[in-house]
Amino acid sequence: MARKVGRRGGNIVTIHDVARHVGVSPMTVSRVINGEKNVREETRAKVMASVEALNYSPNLAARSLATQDSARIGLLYSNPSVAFLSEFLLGILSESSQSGAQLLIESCEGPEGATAALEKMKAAGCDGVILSPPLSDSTRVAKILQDMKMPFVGVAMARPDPNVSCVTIDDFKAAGAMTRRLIELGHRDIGFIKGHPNAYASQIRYDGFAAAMEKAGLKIDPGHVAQGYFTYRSGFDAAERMLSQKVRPTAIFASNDDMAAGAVASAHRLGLEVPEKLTVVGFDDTAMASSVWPELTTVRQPISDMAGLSVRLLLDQIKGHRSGRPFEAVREVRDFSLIERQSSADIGSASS
Amino acid sequence: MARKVGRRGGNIVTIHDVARHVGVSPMTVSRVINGEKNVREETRAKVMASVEALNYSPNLAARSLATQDSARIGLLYSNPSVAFLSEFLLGILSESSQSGAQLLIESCEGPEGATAALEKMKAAGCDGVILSPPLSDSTRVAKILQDMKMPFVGVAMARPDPNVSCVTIDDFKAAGAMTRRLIELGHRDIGFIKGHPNAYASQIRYDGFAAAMEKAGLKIDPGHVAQGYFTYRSGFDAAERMLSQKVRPTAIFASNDDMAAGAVASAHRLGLEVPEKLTVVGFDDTAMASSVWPELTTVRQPISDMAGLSVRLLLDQIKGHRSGRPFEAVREVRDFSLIERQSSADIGSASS
DNA sequence: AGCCTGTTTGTTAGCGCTACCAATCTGGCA
DNA sequence: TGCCAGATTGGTAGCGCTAACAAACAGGCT
Repeated sequence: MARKVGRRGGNIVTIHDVARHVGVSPMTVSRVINGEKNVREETRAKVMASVEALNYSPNLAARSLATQDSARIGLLYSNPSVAFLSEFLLGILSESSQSGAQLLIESCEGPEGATAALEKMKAAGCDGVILSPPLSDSTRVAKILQDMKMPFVGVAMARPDPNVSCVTIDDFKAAGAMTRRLIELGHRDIGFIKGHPNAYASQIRYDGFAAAMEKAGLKIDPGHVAQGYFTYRSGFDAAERMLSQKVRPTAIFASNDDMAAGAVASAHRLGLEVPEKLTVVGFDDTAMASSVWPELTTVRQPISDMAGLSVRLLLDQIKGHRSGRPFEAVREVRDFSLIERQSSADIGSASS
Repeated sequence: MARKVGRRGGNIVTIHDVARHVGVSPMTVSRVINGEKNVREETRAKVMASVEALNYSPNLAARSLATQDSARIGLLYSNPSVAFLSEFLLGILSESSQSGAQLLIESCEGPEGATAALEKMKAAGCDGVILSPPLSDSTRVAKILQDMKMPFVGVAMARPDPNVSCVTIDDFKAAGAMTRRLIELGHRDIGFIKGHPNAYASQIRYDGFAAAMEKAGLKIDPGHVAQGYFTYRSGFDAAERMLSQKVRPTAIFASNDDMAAGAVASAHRLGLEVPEKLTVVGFDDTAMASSVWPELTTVRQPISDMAGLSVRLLLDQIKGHRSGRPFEAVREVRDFSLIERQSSADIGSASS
């Protein structure tokens, strides 16, 4: 029977076309594109050349069908800063579409609402779950997932848990580095706006700040430390209080960009120019940081990369889970970096 | 030969399991889950029941392999407001993962950078492209795609083009509705911050505003119309100028939320309480609108829905393209809505 | 009843890829 | 030279699903 000319109108290049073009079997081509060893270097090169020439790219549907490792992964998030979510999604998305994983997205209200969302994911046949902060730090959520025997990976986890795989930066070091930078700029009285109390990262970032201050022999004015909730409004309010006191800090370090933006707004309202009269710095380097004015000096967390990596870790873990390989938690620590923009300045130009 | 117990450890429910459970052929089950007609109601019900009972959910990889309509679609965006992008992505993502489409994301700097990005997509084997604003309005980008014979769909297109499929809201009506609402609140002198000149939507929104003003018999003070660029900073600057004049508007209508947020910041800096002394409203209802304080009154565009719909339209178009069906542009217009939050108030409480 | 049309169901084959095993080829060593 | 371990390649089957066709069944007509 004459082979159907493909039910699609097009002329899609398959692995067979490449094989024929090179003069080897499809299997060999498969090995090459999957980077397996035991292929002669010469053959590999020829195949590669043909892949290039024919502009072949593997059909992911067919691959995941064949390998049976197509996975459905769930992404659970709860009211993170939207800018954070956006970056996060980009990373998750691009990685999961590359690896042919199906994605299921659910949001919930804090750790309490997680149970229902996770049940739903389980029912939908999810093979694993990715947790965005602050869920990733919730022992409660972790417990639920462990009871379900559902593989999961936490992103931006601050609470080190030897039984949980995660991708993070070193929040302690990062906060310390930013603090040292502020000190270097001449600031002595530095205010701090803490993050949401249910996020462990909040605590760690404060600790990093406090440690750096102490090491520099500087005292932290208790009136210059405020509780925030990672929201713009909470940063605004915290700064409002802090800046209405008799003695004002010359710099404010907010635990995320949204709060820093709120603090800038508050400073403007009180007639304090940023950075001339007040330095304000944030954390995360989300889009918020570069969309307000002045643009924020902040700690960059490679959120998108971290999210992508978390997908890979999760898929790996799911594979292991299926094959019965004993679970082994992985902790990947990414590098942070300091991004200096216009919201910070040398104390020289400020007056307390 | 004993059938392998599935190469995966698990016990995944397949269409065969359902078929066996009901006592029909897999094909019938397939028909039911795809909502085809010509299945007896009774049979359909039984199948549905089993699908529920076994918690079956189809393997998308297998489906797209079989139907051959697995498509690779590209998403091209260029510096939109990040909040917009985030919502946009959510819609695209959830729809494309549901329909098993592969996604390729590229960004570019304005319409000029689009050529390279599109070439790259073409090389990567994309079957179609989704354009986010303001690219969707670029005749230049449209031309390139048409020359490539690449199907594409524009989202939030303001320029009506009978040859291009798109999903939009009626920007003219939306801007008019918000304007009327402001007038209803007693505002007579309303300032307007225009969007980026390269986005056609900017023009349309202004036209809608102007038309509503004229219809109400109100004059637009030319000094109260400013050019913006959809960025926070541009909104801030525009408001700064507008509010430093002798006669100030009692309300400012910004063409997007980022600029509205900038305007609020500027008002605060000048000591004008929002909304007591000045009403500020935005457009889009992105996350920015509810993350600043006071939260913004704005025009809601169902971005996520629109994005999802655009994926469906594109897949449809790709299918048609493959089967040689002549191209027919589709224009889907979604409903907008007015969201009243804390940044707008009755003129009663304001004084000009 | 016998024929025909339209509806409902089943059968077969194959989408593009890779796991698994069999076949072939290399080179080293006795 | 002959034999064997290891490296390299190929063949076969099947992942879960659905297009296309074939078969079985209903009901309306002469």
